[in-house]
Amino acid sequence: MPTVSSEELAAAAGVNSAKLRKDFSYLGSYGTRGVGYDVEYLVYQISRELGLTQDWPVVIVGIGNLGAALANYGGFASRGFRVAALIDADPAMTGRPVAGIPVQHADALEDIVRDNGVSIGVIATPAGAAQQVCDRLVGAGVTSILNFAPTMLTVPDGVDVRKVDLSIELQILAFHEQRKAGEDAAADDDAMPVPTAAKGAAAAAAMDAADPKGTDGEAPAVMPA
Amino acid sequence: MPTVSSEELAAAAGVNSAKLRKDFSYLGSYGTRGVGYDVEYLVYQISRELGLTQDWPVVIVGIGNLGAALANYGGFASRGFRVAALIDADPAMTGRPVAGIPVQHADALEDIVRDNGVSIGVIATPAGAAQQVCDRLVGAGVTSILNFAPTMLTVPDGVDVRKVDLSIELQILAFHEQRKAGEDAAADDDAMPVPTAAKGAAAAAAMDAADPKGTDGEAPAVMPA
DNA sequence: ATGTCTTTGTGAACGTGTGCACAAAGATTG
DNA sequence: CAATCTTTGTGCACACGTTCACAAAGACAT
Ligand SMILES: NC(=O)c1ccc[n+]([C@@H]2O[C@H](COP(=O)([O-])OP(=O)(O)OC[C@H]3O[C@@H](n4cnc5c(N)ncnc54)[C@H](O)[C@@H]3O)[C@@H](O)[C@H]2O)c1
Ligand SMILES: NC(=O)c1ccc[n+]([C@@H]2O[C@H](COP(=O)([O-])OP(=O)(O)OC[C@H]3O[C@@H](n4cnc5c(N)ncnc54)[C@H](O)[C@@H]3O)[C@@H](O)[C@H]2O)c1
Repeated sequence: MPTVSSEELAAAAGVNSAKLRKDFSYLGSYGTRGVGYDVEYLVYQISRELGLTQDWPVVIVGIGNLGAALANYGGFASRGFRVAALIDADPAMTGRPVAGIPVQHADALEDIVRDNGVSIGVIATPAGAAQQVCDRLVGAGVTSILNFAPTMLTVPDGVDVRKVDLSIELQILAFHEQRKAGEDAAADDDAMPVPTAAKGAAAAAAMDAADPKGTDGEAPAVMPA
Repeated sequence: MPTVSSEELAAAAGVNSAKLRKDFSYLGSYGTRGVGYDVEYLVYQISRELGLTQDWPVVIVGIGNLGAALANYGGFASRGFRVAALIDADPAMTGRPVAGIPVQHADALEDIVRDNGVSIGVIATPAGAAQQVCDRLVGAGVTSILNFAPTMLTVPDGVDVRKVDLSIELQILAFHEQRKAGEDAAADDDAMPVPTAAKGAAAAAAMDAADPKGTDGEAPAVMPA
């Protein structure tokens, strides 16, 4: 029976072994003391807990550069996600196959979501259309949204939104890069602790909120008189 | 003079106002008591601290579906990132313009990095090529890497890596989705606290590490006898 | 069966990040 | 110029996540 110890897994994942064991303990006691974890059984238990044993139908809305790349991405299928439909507002796109799936028009969004029992939607439209698309998805029954558009989406309680902001990823790298570069000259200026990602994100969000000439027209109105 | 209060910014960003003020205080005392923060000055100070006032040349390696989408993405330029070059190993791609920039062959990687003073590299190649591309980037002087390939990259000290794993984003959504669905039947089973993203990530990473039939051939060898 | 050895599962200590609450600062008004 | 009002900047307490450390559990050898 192939097994792994928490120590081996922790080393491979780059985390503390005690943390890993404690995390696993929330799922139950699936390890054997003195031996480790049965790999196959562990994978199954984690998969089950994460919901990967289920088949999750997903719709992607906005089949432009990014949407098409996502549609072509094989990493989704291998984790239990099935692209149930591709949706775009551009009539020229309708019917055109992307990654073997014909693009459907945005008019049919509600029907598609309902007919396929879709609960997860991916938004890859321009920022200006994102909130509207989001509202329609939620109205049709979607309760989880992965948002690639650079906008804060407003959703009712019970709906989860995750935003993927690639610019922020680069900003975080640039921030550390700047740190490295200025390290020599900073012998007398170490008052500021290294900010966490959370701090950086808060600052970046604040900057976005305060910036009237934001990337798109969806900037929240926070400018006082 | 247009100003914002920490309260307004916190509401817009969805964070606590005290946290936001404390974060800002690390940058210095840029606010005026009784008034708030001068928007323009604040934006400049944050931009400077995050390194956005600098021009960061970036190379994208692997101009497939995702790489092309990234090259076309306007959000980078607006934050001070300039796509200095697109690099691909496919000879058929060489010279072909993507987003107005001609793709260059991977052979020239080192020269491109050095000539442009590139310190940030984006990897959008298949997982199997990622480590090799990473090594070459680092060897040429790159010290920050944004990795889209589903692989753990090994880098020397002093090099930062950020991994963007879109599957994990969907997994986190699916996890919460499952939670919502099972909420009714879980009246007697609330022993497990809601895991944080960190816990989920650790578990997912562990699963990947333990799974011999991983997405790509780059799975670390953690399988004991 | 008994002892030894390995590794889990977890209580407790620790550190870090978050939020409260308020004094100090400065603007504004009379 | 004093009184008042608003909002910052931050000390402090709390909560949360992480790590340490070890007893308990089980496998395996003798
Ligand atoms: N390309 C990237 O690498 C990248 C990276 C990060 C974020 N983004 C963001 O992702 C989004 C998409 O990027 P892109 O490069 O694919 O843009 P794109 O312009 O290539 O594609 C957008 C697509 O959305 C469609 N669309 C517009 N309105 C719609 C609506 N109401 N309903 C359905 N479809 C609609 C358009 O027809 C188009 O096909 C943008 O908001 C962009 O800022 C892109
Ligand atoms: N498409 C997505 O939405 C998506 C999402 C998440 C992650 N990813 C990951 O991003 C990577 C790229 O995805 P994709 O869909 O664009 O794949 P793709 O196959 O379309 O593109 C890969 C490109 O990399 C080039 N390449 C291969 N080896 C190279 C090397 N050694 N040096 C330089 N270039 C090389 C290929 O010629 C090709 O153009 C993959 O690892 C994928 O798993 C993709």
